[in-house]
Amino acid sequence: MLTIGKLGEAAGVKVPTIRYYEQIGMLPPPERSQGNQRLYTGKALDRLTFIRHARDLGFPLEAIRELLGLSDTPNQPCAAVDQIARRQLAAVKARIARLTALEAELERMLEQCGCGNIADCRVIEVLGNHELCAHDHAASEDKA
Amino acid sequence: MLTIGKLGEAAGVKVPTIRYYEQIGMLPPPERSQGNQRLYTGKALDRLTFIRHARDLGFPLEAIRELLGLSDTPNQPCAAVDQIARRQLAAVKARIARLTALEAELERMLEQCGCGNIADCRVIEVLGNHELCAHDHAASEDKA
DNA sequence: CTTGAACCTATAGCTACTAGAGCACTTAGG
DNA sequence: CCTAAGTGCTCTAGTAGCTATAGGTTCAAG
Repeated sequence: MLTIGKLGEAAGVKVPTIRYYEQIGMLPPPERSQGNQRLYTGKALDRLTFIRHARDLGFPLEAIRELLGLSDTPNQPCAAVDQIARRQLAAVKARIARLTALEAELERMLEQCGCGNIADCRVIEVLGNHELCAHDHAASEDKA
Repeated sequence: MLTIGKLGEAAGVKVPTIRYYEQIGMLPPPERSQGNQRLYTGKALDRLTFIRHARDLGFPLEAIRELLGLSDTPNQPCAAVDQIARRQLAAVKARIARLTALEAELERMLEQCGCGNIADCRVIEVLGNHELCAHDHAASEDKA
């Protein structure tokens, strides 16, 4: 039986995050000690490790919830699992594409700046006038 | 003089967002009509366009606030502007690097999945066990 | 004059946590 | 046995950058 601190250490998750996961139903409420402290089993550690890893791979909590549900039905075909992973991969690819465009635009801006006065700073100028942009980076979602 | 709707249309920013920007001090409170409706000048449009564009390039609002402050002092050297842009570029590069690692990991996971039962689904297995990963994608910040 | 679109304020919600206040419990040393 | 440090508890509020909703007012066209 693990205290919340040990569990967090073992899974690489901060203690408040574990309580948060419990609160939103990602982790089942564990047993409590006589003094009302949470006591976790190895199963809880597995589940939390799974969550942590999926989070590291960028899966949103909702997707992880689905994956956890699916992993409880081992005899089903894994097409649904695949689909979630593919969706995530597509999201990652889209973000990379967008960020690469931003990177190019930022580099162009910086190269062109002669670093004189702000009055003729290329960075400020470009920001004020989209026409000066090489690409159309104006898509929404995934700012930064 | 533009109403908030026209302003939003012209700058490509939604109306509630404009009001939000005013609330947090990114835009000065404009004049009001007799009926208490906001009336904007061309200057406000310039400022909002600047904000919009910088947001599209991923600058956080705090950085944009700095840039707007700097653009009001045109006779200063633009080193400070450059520094903000460079910081943003570095952040974008870091995100791209991280996302590229995630992309590789997700692709590896999906390739290896024979798409049979969930019981032997590679995706579920990898998520449960970090040891099966090729890279160390466990850095924090910028999930997804 | 009436209708409908566009405006107003205020509040709450979104993701995924993180930080803080103010307590209770647990454990190792004396 | 006692005490102090460390860990745990609950609850609330805050982060970024909006978005949505409710319930009301104003404006422009017909």
